[in-house]
Amino acid sequence: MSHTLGVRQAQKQRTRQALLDAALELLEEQSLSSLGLREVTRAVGVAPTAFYRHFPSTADLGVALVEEALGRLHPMIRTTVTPDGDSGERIARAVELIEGHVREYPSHVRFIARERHGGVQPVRAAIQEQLGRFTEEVRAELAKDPQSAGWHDDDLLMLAGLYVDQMLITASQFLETLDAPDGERRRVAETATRRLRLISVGRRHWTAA
Amino acid sequence: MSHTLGVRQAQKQRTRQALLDAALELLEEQSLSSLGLREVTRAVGVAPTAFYRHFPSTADLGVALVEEALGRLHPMIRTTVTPDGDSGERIARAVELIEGHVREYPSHVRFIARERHGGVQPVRAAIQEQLGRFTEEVRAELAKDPQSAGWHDDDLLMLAGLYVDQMLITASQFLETLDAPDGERRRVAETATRRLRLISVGRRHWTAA
DNA sequence: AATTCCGGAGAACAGTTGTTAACTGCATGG
DNA sequence: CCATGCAGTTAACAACTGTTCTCCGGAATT
Repeated sequence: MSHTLGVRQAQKQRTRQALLDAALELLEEQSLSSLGLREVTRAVGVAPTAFYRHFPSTADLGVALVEEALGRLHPMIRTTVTPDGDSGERIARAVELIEGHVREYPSHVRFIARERHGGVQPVRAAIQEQLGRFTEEVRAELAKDPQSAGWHDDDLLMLAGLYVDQMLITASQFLETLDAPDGERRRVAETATRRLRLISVGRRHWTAA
Repeated sequence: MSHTLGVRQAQKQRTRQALLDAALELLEEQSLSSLGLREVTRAVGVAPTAFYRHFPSTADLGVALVEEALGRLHPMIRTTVTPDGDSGERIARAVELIEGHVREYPSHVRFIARERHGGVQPVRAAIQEQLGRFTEEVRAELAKDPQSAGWHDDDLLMLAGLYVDQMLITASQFLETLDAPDGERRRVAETATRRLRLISVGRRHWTAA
């Protein structure tokens, strides 16, 4: 079934990935709406017109980047919220996982944070869609937790959204500490942990009115 | 004391404001990092070179917009968190206030949400600074509340940050419902209310360990 | 009343942008 | 082995960008 794709398509996907990588790097210091197609091809070392063989416009390049940054993140999210261990352990695990992800894929995180409210509508929509899926998956995971007994589905969705937003905020705060002294990073981790803890307390004492 | 400034400076501030207004409108469909100086002057009906009489670059224009959007918002924030009435009333009041502000200054809200993580560093810094001031002011207000007895200052700051971030999230969600059916807007208000309520519950049962 | 100041206009610059068309060379499928 | 397909190239286009320098007219100052 895994049809090893020919020399031709392989090379195509290679330059496509090179375009994505170059764009992601250029986007560290600007927004997608100011990213020029020539700028990207120049960085890759390819003719401007070659761009069109892969993307109709830079907006579509952006949508592809959303897939790359968030598409394969769903399993990780799922296992993070899964009800293993006590509340404190789960929170610590989640914060560490976020910190690790930011350290490993900083430009992905930056791109998502930047373009979530950015100037390119299709990209905003793609991000919203992915985040919506995250929220739904978190809700489903929360529903499994015995702690959620008696909770309305609306409230579970509310809580899931709160978690997802908090995840993004934390990630973007870690991002800002990437080339800062270690103490800053510790402080962000500490504050994020306490935020989650407070939400956790609220959750425990929530009355499903 | 109110020295009515001469015809000259009055006219200058007029075109300056016109530049700000035009920029804000153009920024509804793009990011600051792609906003051209000529684009702005063209919209105002003024020569490109006139721009330099007011701002060294579009980045500085952006910083000025941050002041305009957030600078005069501090009193409002302060009174929102002030401990009057019971928790439910305060939450309802806050959500209504956010909704009203978004309806009145949608482009301000959009600009802040967009450029908070945008591609122009000085603007990001200006926004961060204003939000930091908000957080500190909220912390100070929370400290007055008898409910905060025994709270560490760190925890109060954590809670204040949580409120400020939640405020921004809610504002940006209202923004997306601006030209949507009324039901959507009601749903956003409802979810925001419940989020705040959950935080409120967490706050009430917080143990200042 | 004479002089300085200064917001804005005008023209020109080198460099950039997205998009088009027609091409070349090579992997692919018959 | 030959014909087709197609990723990438080359050249050219009109339009646009930020920035400089020189100038103008009228308010502000003396």
